[in-house]
Amino acid sequence: MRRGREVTLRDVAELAGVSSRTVSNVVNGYANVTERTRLRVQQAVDQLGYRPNVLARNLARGRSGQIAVVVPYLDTPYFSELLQGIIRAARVQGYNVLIDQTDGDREHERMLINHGSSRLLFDGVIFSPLGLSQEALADRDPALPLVILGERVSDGTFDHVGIDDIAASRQATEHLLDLGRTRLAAIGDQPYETGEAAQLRTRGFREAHERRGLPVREDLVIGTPRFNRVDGAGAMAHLLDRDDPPDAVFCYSDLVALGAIHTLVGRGLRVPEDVAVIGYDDIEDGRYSNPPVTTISPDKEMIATTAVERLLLRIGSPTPPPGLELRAPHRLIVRESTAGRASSMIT
Amino acid sequence: MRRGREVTLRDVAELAGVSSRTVSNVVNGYANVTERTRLRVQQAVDQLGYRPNVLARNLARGRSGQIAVVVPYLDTPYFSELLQGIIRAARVQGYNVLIDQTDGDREHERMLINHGSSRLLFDGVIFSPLGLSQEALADRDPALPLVILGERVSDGTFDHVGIDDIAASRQATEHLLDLGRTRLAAIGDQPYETGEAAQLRTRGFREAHERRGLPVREDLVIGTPRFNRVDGAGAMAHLLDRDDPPDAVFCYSDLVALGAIHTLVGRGLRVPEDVAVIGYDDIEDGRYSNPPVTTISPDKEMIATTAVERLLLRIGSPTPPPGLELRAPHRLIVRESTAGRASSMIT
DNA sequence: TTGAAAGCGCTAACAC
DNA sequence: GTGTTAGCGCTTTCAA
Repeated sequence: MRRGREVTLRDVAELAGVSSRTVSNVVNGYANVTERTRLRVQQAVDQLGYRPNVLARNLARGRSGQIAVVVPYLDTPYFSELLQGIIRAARVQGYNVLIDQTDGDREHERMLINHGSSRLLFDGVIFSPLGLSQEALADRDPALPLVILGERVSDGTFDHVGIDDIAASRQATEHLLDLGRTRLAAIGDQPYETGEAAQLRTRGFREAHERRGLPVREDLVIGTPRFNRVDGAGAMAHLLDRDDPPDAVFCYSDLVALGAIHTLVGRGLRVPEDVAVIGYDDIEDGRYSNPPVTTISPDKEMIATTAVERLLLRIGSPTPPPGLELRAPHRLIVRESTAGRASSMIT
Repeated sequence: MRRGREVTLRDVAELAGVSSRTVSNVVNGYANVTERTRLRVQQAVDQLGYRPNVLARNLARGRSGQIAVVVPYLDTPYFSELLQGIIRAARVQGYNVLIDQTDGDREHERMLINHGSSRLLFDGVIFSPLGLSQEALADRDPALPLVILGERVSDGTFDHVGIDDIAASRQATEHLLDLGRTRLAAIGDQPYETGEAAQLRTRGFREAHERRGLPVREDLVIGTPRFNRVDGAGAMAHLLDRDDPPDAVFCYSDLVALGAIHTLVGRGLRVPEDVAVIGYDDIEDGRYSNPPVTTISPDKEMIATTAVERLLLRIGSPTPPPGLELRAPHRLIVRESTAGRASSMIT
């Protein structure tokens, strides 16, 4: 991609009659430069239309000026909404964002985090792991600045940004209970190693029951491999085939909720009259579905900016700062899927 | 980001007892290297755990190994679905993908395409313009390899990948007409400079009417600023307030259709009995909505791979290849929003 | 087939 | 403050 000959730092230096060192200083706003020379250099820069070569700069600096964001699925609305915020926040700081999708592939996730093949392509990574175990996380390249999104717990070597999933899930469940529902189902449990996110929600679900002194209907806690529409639709169908179907469902994502509602309506049941449905994530889809979905809304903007902020801090630090647990706020947004028509409101 | 000392090409050369040139040849699979030296070098590489420094390589080669993909909105399902395909296709070719979101901002789009500030950050760009005029496109940095997605027409200096929007829209409209509907509305027209995408759809809508010798109900052709749910919901409400509301609606995106359906159901109307609704894009949401949305399905995988393929070809060519018009296939997928329950099928 | 060496364009010690 | 200069790690021309 050499188009013609690019204007280099040296060209500018020559024209301005100074050394390249000085030009570099001016361009980067470094050090002390006399106002007069600064001006002369600036003039030369403008005249020549000089633009620094990012590649060369990065090579010399030993950094790439890019951060990677790794998510399991790009087309999951929750992630794409989050990504927007991250890109914005990073750009403000002069960083570019490389986006990667793992499809939840364990091997791919491990590779990324070991920083192997793409060494120096990014200076740090914001990671939303899916298939990655806590151990794999632990024996990663320790020099790679890392911020984890979602439900992992920090081991002190990275930052973790998320909401309080247990509290949020408890709150969602209590909302259902407050409606007078008695047969609550939960869709989305993942009772295995990599299902920590799901397990926290299940725990909140249980805690809500405990607080009310109510038993959890264990047979109504349904597992799903992913948190998407298909899974939600399937699980709901499964639930409806029981003798004693639920009158309310806590779905571990809005997509799951959308899938569940799809099945309910398809079977001629009314939401929320026959079955109340609550979701999680507050994605845009849920606001315009029929009926609109009651949900737990994490503060995505806050999650995005916090993650970027912490990562850049990590990248900039010669000695790694301690790994923090950072909690973004969330709130319950009540819509028609639990409250019925005309009673939409925000709590 | 200097962590310890990295293994360099020279280290390998030293250990293998050859020059760095030879190591480079082996690593890149270049030129003729004796099987014996190749083996010796490979051994040294493995032993030292050498990994090439991408930054240095790119600087020397004068390219970045990255392509940029620019879309108006990341959280639009159509784009995020497309992006997945692009990322995959690029990775296969050893390219990384930089994603940028313009929010449809004209200035931002122009800046990107002029390649100014980010020179050498990416070697080419796949661009889905929104606010950019044909002229702005024309006076861009001519050296920047470019592939345009969507509805622009190539002026011969870039490639354009898309589906035949007129034909697709005509087909969608004819489907509605075939259902025996007589009062067809269209939601999504954008009768101004940057609304070329929308205008093609409107044209297809008209052509379908013409072919049947039917008049277009001009008052039922509604404009919307964007192609999203809110717009669809609003436009639909507007239509229903007419004296003579439509009995079928052609929506210029699935999101618009989802919004329209939301309004319809909210007003107690049945889809498709009272009003049939057809969308465009075939996003996943439309498959699990209530009712599932009949739609025009562009071959996204094909669009993605074609775009990447053409762009890399452009990047690799010393002399720019002629700008091509590339048409990906599309098909009509009939679901309940037009065909009614139980009559889902694919055409 | 392989080696020596000159860049790629910028940064940053080190010296003045 | 500013200049000199040695890299950053790799590619690649030119010779051998």
